[in-house]
Amino acid sequence: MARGINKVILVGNLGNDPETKYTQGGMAVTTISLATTSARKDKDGQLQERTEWHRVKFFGKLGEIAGEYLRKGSQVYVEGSIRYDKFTGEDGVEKYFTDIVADEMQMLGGKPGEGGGGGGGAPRREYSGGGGGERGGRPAPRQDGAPRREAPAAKSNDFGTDFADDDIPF
Amino acid sequence: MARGINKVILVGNLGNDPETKYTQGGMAVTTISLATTSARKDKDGQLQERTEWHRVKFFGKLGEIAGEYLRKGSQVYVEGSIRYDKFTGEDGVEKYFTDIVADEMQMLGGKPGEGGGGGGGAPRREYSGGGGGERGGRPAPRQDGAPRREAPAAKSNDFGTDFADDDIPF
Amino acid sequence: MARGINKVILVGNLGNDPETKYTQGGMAVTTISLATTSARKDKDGQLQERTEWHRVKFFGKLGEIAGEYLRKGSQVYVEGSIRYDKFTGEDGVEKYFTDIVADEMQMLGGKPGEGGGGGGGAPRREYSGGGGGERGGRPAPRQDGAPRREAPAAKSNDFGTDFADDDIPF
Amino acid sequence: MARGINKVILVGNLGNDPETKYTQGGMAVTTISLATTSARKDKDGQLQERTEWHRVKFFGKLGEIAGEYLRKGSQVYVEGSIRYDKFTGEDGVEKYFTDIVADEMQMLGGKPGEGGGGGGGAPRREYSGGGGGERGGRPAPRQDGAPRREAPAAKSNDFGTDFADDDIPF
DNA sequence: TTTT
DNA sequence: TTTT
Repeated sequence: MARGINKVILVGNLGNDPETKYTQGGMAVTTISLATTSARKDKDGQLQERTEWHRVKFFGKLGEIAGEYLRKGSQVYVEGSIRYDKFTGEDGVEKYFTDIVADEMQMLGGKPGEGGGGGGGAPRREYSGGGGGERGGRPAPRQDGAPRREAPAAKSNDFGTDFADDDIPF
Repeated sequence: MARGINKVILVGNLGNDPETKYTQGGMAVTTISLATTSARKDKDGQLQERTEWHRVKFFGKLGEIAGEYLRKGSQVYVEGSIRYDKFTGEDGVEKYFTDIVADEMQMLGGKPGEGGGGGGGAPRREYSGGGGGERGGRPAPRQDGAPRREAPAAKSNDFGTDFADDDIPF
Repeated sequence: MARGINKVILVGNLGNDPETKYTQGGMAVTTISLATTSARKDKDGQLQERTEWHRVKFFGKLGEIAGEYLRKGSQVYVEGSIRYDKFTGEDGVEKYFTDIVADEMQMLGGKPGEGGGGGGGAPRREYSGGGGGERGGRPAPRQDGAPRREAPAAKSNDFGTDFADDDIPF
Repeated sequence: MARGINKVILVGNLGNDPETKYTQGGMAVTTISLATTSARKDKDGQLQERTEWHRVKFFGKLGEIAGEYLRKGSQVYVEGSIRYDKFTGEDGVEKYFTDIVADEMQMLGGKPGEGGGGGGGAPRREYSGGGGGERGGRPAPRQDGAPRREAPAAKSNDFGTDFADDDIPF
C-alpha cells in the first residue's frame, strides 16, 4: 500500500487572493501562491534572502474554506504533500508543475476578540486587492474586505471523488 | 530576516545510486532520486497508487555522507526545504526544476544481523571522491556493493560556500 | 475550533513488544515504547548520547495494526500529537503522563530478501486479540516470531468513540 | 551516533510572559507555556475542545531572542524535540517533566509595516500581563509593552555549553 | 527497554 | 528509477 512519507509544512503569506475553481463533479479546487523567505549567508558572509513561491492546492471542503477565508497577504500554516506533474502542451513541449496538495490549513495571526472587537474599527490591513471581485455579489465571508476574526482551521479527508478533473493545472 | 517555514519531511527509497559532483570550491553536491508512494481511493473506490520522485540535494559534508552511504534501493529519512529554480536553455525555452535541499538525513532499516551477506556483486560506483583513502586500510564504504550496516545520521549547517556553483541543475 | 498545531514526528525503535488493550466499546488501544537517540557535544566537546523513550498510543484500527505488526526492535515512523495527562492516585499523589497519540504509522526497513530467513523462534506474544482468526488458515501476523515482511502504513481518522475509556493510562 | 528522529512542531499562543534564567556559564534559558487547542468529536458527536500546555525551552541565543520578543498571548511557531526528565524531590517522590527543547522559533502574525505605523502608535493588543516587569528598567525590546513589529525568526545550533546547569527544571 |  |  502506501510506502514512504511525503510531508510538507509551510508557514507563509499569500501573494494574491486565492483562486477557486470547481470540477465537473462540483468539488472546489482552490489554489494559492504562498511565499516563504529564508536567509542564508553566502560565501562572502553576506546575508542573502531568497523567497520561494509555493503553489498550494486545496480540494473539497478545504478548498471552499481556503477560498472563503484566505486573502492576499494572509499568513497561513499549511500541511500537505508534494505532487509533481508533467503535461505536454499543444506545442508538444512538456511542462512541469510542482504543487503542494494541502490536507491541513490554519490561518495565523488574529486571535478571536482581538483586532476587531465590536464591529467596524479599522481593518488591520488594507486589501486593495487588485482583484475587484470584492465588489460583486460574492459570498458573505469576504464581502467586507477584512480577514475573518476567527482564524479557521481545517483538515481534509475527502479527496478522491473526481480527482481526475482537477488534475489539470492550467 | 527569515520569514516563513518551508519544511519537507520525506521517507522513501532511492531509485538509483546517488550522484556526487563537486563545486569549484570543492564542496560535495550529491543528488538522489527518492520515491514516495501513496495510496488513495479514486472515485470508483479503487485503490490508486501514485509515486512521486523527489530530487533531493545534499550539500557539503552531508553531500559526502549521502554519496558514500546511500545506494539504489536504500530507505532514507530526509528533512529539508523546497527550492524552485528556473533556467533558460540555449534554445530559449524556460525550464523549471524543483529540488528538495536536505539539511538532515538518516538511513533507515538495517537491523543488526540483517542486510549483509547475500549481495556481493560489483560496486556500482567508484568513489575516488577526492579523498583517495578508500583504497587504503580504512573502512571502505560501499566498496562491497552492499549497504552499510551502520545507518549514519547527519545534519547540515554548512551551506553557503560557493552556493552559486551548484545552483545549475543540469 | 481548533487553534494551533501540535505535531510530533518520530522515527525510532520499539523497546518492547506492543501492548494492546480494548476499551469497553471494543476499540483497540495499543501502546508502544519508542526510543529515539540523539547525540550532542557537551561542554567538554565530548559526544553525549541521550535516549528519549516515548510512550506512543494507537487507537482504533491503527491500534490493531500496530499491535499486529510491530514488535520489540521494530523501526517505525510515527506521526501524531502530544497529550499531557494528570491523574490523582489513590494515595492522593498527582501523577503526570505524556503520551504521543499517533495518527499515522509506517513500518521501516524490511527490504525484500531481508529479514525473513532464520524464521523459527517462539512467538513472543499471543494475539488472541478478539479475532481468533490467527489460528486458522489466514496469514497470521507475527506468529512466527519474525517481523512481517510487508511494512504496513496506516492512518487514523477514527478517534473518538468511547475515548474516555482509554484515557486512563495505568 | 544519532539514531532516530524526535521532532516536534508547534503553533500556539503563550499563556504567560516568558521566563528567562541564566546558567552559571551565562547561557540564557527561556521557558514559555504554549497552548495548542484541538477539537474532536466525542462519542456523542459533540465537538470537544482540548488544550495542551507545552513547556517549551529555548537555550542560548535563541533563549535570549525568545525572552526578548515573545509575550503573553504571542502566537509562535516552534520546532524542536521532546525531552523527558525525572527528578527525585527532597521528599523522595519522583517527579516527571516533559519539555519541548526548541531549536527553531518564528513569531507569527504582524507583518512588518503593518499594524504599527511609524514608531509608537497604539499597540494592537493590551498586555496587562500580570508581571508588571514592563515598568522597570527592562531591556528595550519589550519596554513599550507592544510586540515587535518585525517578527524574528531564529535557529539554535549552539547547545551544549554547560548543558548540565540548565537541566534542572525547577 | 530499542537501535547503532 | 525505488519500495511493498
